[in-house]
Amino acid sequence: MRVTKWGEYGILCAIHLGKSDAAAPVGAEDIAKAHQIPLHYTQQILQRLRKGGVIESVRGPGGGYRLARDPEHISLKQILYAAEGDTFEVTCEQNSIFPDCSSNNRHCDLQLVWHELKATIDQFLESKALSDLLTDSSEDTLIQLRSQEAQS
Amino acid sequence: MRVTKWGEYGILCAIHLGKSDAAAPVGAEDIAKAHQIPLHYTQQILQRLRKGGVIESVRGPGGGYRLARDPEHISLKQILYAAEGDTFEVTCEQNSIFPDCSSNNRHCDLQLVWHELKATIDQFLESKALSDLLTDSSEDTLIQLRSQEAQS
DNA sequence: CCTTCCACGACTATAATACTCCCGTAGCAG
DNA sequence: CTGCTACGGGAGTATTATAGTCGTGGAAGG
Repeated sequence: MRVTKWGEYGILCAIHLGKSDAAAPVGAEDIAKAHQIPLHYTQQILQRLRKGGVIESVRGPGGGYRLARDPEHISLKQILYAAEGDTFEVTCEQNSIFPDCSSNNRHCDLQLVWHELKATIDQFLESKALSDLLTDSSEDTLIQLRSQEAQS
Repeated sequence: MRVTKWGEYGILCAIHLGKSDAAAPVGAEDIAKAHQIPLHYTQQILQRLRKGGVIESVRGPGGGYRLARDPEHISLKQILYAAEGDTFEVTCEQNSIFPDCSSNNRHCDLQLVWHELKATIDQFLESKALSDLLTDSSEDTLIQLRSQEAQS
């Protein structure tokens, strides 16, 4: 279980735009160079974000991309949906111990858990706004989380 | 972002063992047939679960697998760790907007978010015991979750 | 000693991800 | 109206992880 580059790059691009002057659009090349992402790949990611309504584009000389709205009103979930297509995919639709799960419309135990997990993930991603990522992160929080992981 | 077959099959196998008589070991073939999983593949999954300490094996005729302990004391997290190797992998270790993130030991903003997400996921998976999956699931809960997803 | 069934590793196929290349088109400047 | 800049978008390739296969060996019981 992991986030793909699409999602990761998508958030990086959004952060970059969030840190830039909102008035002046930023070119794809600038973003690509700053984050070491291949230019053409960056453009594809930016397209996805644009189609997802997270950012908007300005064509012609001096053009580029800017955020569609304030960073406070852009959640990580929206970015990941735009970049990856979804946040968490439930794959259990046809594989189940219970034969009746796939054949007719009843649901199996696994589906319930996966949907609960998806809801948990979505809730977290929705609670995080892009603006939360624009300030420098707290070292302490990270160290604390790391030690929790080490224990388990 | 999704759970792989390793994890899914792993949980299915664990559920199967949990529903069986704890005294008599269950053969790999029985589990494979019941869940429509290829036999050899099932054996691999069961190996992982055994090495992860979730189940134990009995060799020879009449042998098979059984849970290593009560279903109440086996969390989904333990099963997924055994079957998949991890629950959520943070991929951001070397990709960051901040050049100093990878070169020296400072952390970038994305790492913090991913670790928070991982902590959220792990917390959920830890709170779910195998025994929770042995009873028939509540339809209402699932339908409720579904409608939440549809809205967002 | 022979059958059963787990142990283990090497191997192949498929699909998703990650990345590249190329051509088109909107907009601005001279 | 011509030419440059920078987005728009699709086709194609490479790499990797997942998913599934095959074959041999070894422990335990009858």
